[in-house]
Amino acid sequence: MPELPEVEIVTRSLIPILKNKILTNFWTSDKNLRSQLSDYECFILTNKKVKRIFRQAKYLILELDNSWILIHFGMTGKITVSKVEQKVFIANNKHVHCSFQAEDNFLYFQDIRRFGGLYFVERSDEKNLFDSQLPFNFGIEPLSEKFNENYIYLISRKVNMPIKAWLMKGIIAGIGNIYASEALFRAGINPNAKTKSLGIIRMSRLVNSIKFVLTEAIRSGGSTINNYSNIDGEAGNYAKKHMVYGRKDKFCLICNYMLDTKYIAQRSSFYCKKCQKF
DNA sequence: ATGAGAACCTGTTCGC
DNA sequence: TGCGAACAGGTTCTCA
Ligand SMILES: [Zn+2]
Repeated sequence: MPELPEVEIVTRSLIPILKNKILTNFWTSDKNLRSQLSDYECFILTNKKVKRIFRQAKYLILELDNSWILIHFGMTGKITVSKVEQKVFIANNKHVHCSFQAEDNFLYFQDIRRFGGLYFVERSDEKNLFDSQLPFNFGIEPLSEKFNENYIYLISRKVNMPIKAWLMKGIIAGIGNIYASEALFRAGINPNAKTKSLGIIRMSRLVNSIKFVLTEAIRSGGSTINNYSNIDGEAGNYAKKHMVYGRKDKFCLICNYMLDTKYIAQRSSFYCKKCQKF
């Protein structure tokens, strides 16, 4: 399930493939995604040049002339770069929902569970993508300098939710269940702890832990749980380094105490009662 | 304003 | 061996 590190890896590897390329031959499936490009949008997009490729939150964003394509991977979204013609690829591969040509390559977006989506955004007047009234809650980038203990402390003073539920609300971009769990373990904070009960010292530890696990995950090629792979089809190695996520009925790698498993905000949570304090 | 819960989706795993 | 239930979770939506 792609979170920030996995989307970042895919984005970086797509830069040399897409930069300054003209897009043509848009194709979309008729299955419902969270969002899909309309025929009109495909028409508008045709023959536009890709000027910039970047990631914001969990979105891969292609910047074109006066417009953007945003791609969200949901849980099982995947991009394949291929020389195989569209008719052949689509006939031979399941769950293909969008494709286009970028000069010497074809791109294919596949998504088994269809939690992903494709969005087309046009520039309106002088507004850019990030100050307009778009239906995207991007949240603060956790690897930016603005994301620090003062910021997160200030905005969380009235939050009664468990800290893990709050981390996954999208206020902090790109954090999902895996990295919320891992960062809380590393920070020594119990995921059930009331958010506003955390003081500036512990918030500081949390901020550093979030930055650490995300950076490490990017360096390790991301986390492959079921089917994440980079655009070359290779699995990530970070799942081997998980301290708590997915380790049901296993023992804490630090203190050897049995890990706890519990649903918090509708999501499975793994943590060590001894190492992670309220 | 805050937060709790449902809904979307399908491949895999588990229990009987 | 087979069948159905449970499970996985990012995001948006509804409702208290
Ligand atoms: Zn422990």
